[in-house]
Amino acid sequence: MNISARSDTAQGKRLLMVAALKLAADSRSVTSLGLRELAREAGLNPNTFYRHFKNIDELGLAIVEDVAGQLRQPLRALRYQAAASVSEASEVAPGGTLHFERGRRVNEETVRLFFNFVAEHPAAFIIGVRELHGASPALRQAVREVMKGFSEDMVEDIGKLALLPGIDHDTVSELATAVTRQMFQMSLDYIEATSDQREVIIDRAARQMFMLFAGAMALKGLQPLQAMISQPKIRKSSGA
Amino acid sequence: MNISARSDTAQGKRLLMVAALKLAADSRSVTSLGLRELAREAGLNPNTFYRHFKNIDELGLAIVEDVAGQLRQPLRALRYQAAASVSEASEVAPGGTLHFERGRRVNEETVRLFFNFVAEHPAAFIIGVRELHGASPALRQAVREVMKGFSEDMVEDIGKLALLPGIDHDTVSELATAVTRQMFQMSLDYIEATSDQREVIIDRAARQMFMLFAGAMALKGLQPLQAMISQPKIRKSSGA
DNA sequence: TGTACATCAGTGAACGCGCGTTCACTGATGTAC
DNA sequence: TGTACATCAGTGAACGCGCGTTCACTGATGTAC
Repeated sequence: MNISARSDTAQGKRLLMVAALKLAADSRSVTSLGLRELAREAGLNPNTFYRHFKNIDELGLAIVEDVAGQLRQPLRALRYQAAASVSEASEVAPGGTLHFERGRRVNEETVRLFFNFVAEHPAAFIIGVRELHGASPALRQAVREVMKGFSEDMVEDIGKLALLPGIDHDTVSELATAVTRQMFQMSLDYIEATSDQREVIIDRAARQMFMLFAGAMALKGLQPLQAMISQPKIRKSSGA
Repeated sequence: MNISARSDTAQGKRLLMVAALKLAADSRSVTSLGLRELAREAGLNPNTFYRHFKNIDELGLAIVEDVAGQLRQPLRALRYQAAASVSEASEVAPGGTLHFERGRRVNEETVRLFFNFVAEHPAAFIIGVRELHGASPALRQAVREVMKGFSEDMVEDIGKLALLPGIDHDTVSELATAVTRQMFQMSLDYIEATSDQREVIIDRAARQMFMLFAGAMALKGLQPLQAMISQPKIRKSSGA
């Protein structure tokens, strides 16, 4: 019953997962990878594959879980980092537009940090987006769950950081789902882009997110945007 | 030089494309389809494939072009249809909120018609979204071009129908790109959904699009949303 | 501490199969004169 | 109108190859007593 007593590393398994990540990110979809192709890339006997996985789908699921585990916390950390850096800097802002300006800057900073993070983990995002609509139903489902998790994290953080005050929970959820999708799509644009283009992408992404949030605020009971800009207190505000 | 004199149909080619569309929509990606698999589905000799295509990528490109050609005009027609149906119905609306209400209803109606259209051409949308981030660079590029075309159509129609008055052209382009992407993503949700879920998806999609548009209007020079709601005339309005 | 046994990642050879691709051929249709 | 020729979609047999999968084996590590 003592599973991990013998070896903590499970080297071959890791090698196969790394090989799959590399090959899939380069061009192929995970499901279309050959078992021998993987073994070759990993420097192992084709047969070794069966010591760790029943089939390619199982490998794919292991990768998705592994990558998701590596991304989830760092992605949350980005938002707190962005909020913190903006809070410090926004002391100079004039009183009336603070709320509005803070939201704008947290948003932009989060987007920027997100894309930096993407550039450091390209393979993870490439595979994620590709398998989200890929050939394997099992992988599709798994990636969907992961993105749902990211989205729920975002909802929680938006609440804690009071980024969308007065917006009801369902709407925030909806926005988070849309933003998560859009950001994942854009992550591929960013990966492929040259550094000049990357600045444009960051800019566009930030503006789009902000438009969406601004639209949500503006449409909240058809209350004019003016309220969001000048009034720190908003009805139905759910605290800090 | 008279290419089409002999036969207008090119039956075998069509059969292969239809077979590929069916197989790819069912589960696989186009690039991973086998040439013999296609021939089997099409009821042809494997060899016949070479009479029409050099390789699977070429087949894929032919399909993308064909499907894009079939979708482009109908998609534009949807918007005009939506605008027309709303114009008739909105005679009852009170004067002040007409502009705002008209936008909301054109938007919702367009979304609804779009999803109806999706349900009638599921394979086209499944393949489009899948290949957009798929394994083949050539196909990716082709699908991207198609979506860019759809997006440009949308920009033109938004102008002609005066759906986003006072918003500058670049911003409209950006919005159209984002909306096109988002709608294509959601088209897959819609295809998979039961008819109960479909109503929810239409609702959400319409709300999201509208939030984005409302946000764009609201942020236009930080002019409060009030202007959009109550004033039919807006500065820099570019006419009917 | 020593010995006998169990577990398990990894190996290497072998299998049968479906694949992409090539070749030579057919038969229908269009073209030249 | 008739005849000879060119074009071209489709056929059927054959090829060599890489694939997934199985089998029997090895050697290292952990466990029982």
